[in-house]
Amino acid sequence: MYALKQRSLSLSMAKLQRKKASKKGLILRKASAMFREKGFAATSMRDLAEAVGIEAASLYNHIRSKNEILEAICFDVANIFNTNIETIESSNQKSIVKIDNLLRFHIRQMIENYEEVYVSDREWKHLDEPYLSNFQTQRRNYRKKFASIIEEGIAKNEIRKIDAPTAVLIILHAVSGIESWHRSKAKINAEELENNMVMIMIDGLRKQP
Amino acid sequence: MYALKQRSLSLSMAKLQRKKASKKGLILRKASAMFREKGFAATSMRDLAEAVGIEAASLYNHIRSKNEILEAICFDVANIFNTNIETIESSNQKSIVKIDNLLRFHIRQMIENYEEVYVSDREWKHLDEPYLSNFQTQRRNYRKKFASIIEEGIAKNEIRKIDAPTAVLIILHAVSGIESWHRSKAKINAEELENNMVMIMIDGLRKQP
DNA sequence: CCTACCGATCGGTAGG
DNA sequence: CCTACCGATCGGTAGG
Repeated sequence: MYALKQRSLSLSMAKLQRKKASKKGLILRKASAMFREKGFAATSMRDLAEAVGIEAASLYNHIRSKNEILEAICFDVANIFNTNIETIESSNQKSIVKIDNLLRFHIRQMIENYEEVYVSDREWKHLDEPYLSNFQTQRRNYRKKFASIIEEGIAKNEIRKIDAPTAVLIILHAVSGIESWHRSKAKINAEELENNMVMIMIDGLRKQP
Repeated sequence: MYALKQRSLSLSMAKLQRKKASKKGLILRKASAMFREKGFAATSMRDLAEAVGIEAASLYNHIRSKNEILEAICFDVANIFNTNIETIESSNQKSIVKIDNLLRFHIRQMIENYEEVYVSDREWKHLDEPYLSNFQTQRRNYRKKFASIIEEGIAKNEIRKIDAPTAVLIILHAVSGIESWHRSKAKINAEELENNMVMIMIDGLRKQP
C-alpha cells in the first residue's frame, strides 16, 4: 500500500517534470503569457515561435493548431476548478466556510497560476466548436454549483438574503481583479491581498457600529 | 436666464440627435457591439462595414482608422466616469454615501451603456501610443481618486479598515461582472441587480447575528 | 459611396 | 527543426 502510493507519487512527479520540461509545455507556457498580454487574436504564431526560440513552422511539430493551444489552456484550468468545487461541495463544512474556501482557492489560483487562469477567463470566446459549447456548459455548471452553496447558506441563515447568482458573479469577477494587483508597482503581499479580499467580500465595506 | 437655459438645452439635444443619427455615430455604435462580442483584434473592417451596410472602403470617409474608433469609444467612456467622480468628490456627503453613489453609477453605466463601457474596460490594451499611455494615466488617476474616498471613509470610521486599492479593484471588477447578467437568460431586473450588488459590496455576504 | 487594388501578414503545409 | 511557400485575409488607399 505504502509502496504503491510512493510509486504513483513519483510517477506523477515524473509526469509533471516531463510536462514542464517538454517543448510542448514550453509552448503552452509562452502562449499563456502572450495571450494574456496581447490577447489570443492579436498574438501571431510567428510571435509565439520567436518567444519559444524556433521557427513558426516548427511549432506544428508539437501542436496541431493555434486553437488547440487555447483549448489546452482553457480546459486545464476548467479541470482544476471543477475538481476543487467537487471536493468542497461534498465536505461537511458550514456554508460560510465552503464559500470562504472557494474564494481563497480562486484567489490563490489567480496569483499562482495567473497567466493560464486569466487566459481561460478572458479569451475562451475564441474557442472553436465543439469546444466553445463544451466550455460554456462547464462554466455554467460551475456557477450553478457555486450558487447552490450560497443558497444553502441562505437557507441555513449563515448568509444574507441576496440573489445567489448575483453573488457568484460578483465573487468571480472581483477575483479576476487580481489582474490589477499583478500590474501594480506598489503591491501589498499575496497574503494581505487574500485576507483583504476575503474580508471585503464576506463582511462588506461598511464598518459595523 | 430661462431662455438661455432653454436654448442651450435644445442645442445640446440637437447635437445628441445629430450624433445619434449620423453615419459616424452609427459606425461607432456598431463597432462597440462587435468589439464587445468578438474583441477588437478579431473584428475586421469588412465585418464592421457589413453591419453598417456599406463597403469597407467607405468607412474611411467617416473615420481615419480602426484604432480611431477604439479611441473614440475609450475616451468617451473615460470622460463620463471622470466627470461623475469629480462631482461626487466635491459633494458634501458622507464617505459611505459617496461610495454608494459611485457604485450605483458604475452599475447603471454598465447596464445602460453596456457595449461602450465594456469595450473601454476590456479592449483598451489595443490602443496605440500616445493614446495608450494617456488612457492608462486617466485610469490610474481615477482609481486613486476612488481609493482616496475609501481612505477618507476609513479615517472617519464609516468604513472597515481595509486596503483601499484592493477595495477599488474588487468594486470595479465586480461591476464588470454585469456582463454575465447581460448574457444570462433568466435575468433578474436591473433594479434588483443594482440593489443586490450594492448590498453585497457594502454589507458583505455573511449574515450578522 | 463604390470598384479595384496595394503590400503586409496571417495560420498552416510540403518536403526534406 | 528548417526553408520555401500557399491561399486567405487584413487595414487601408487611389481614383472616380
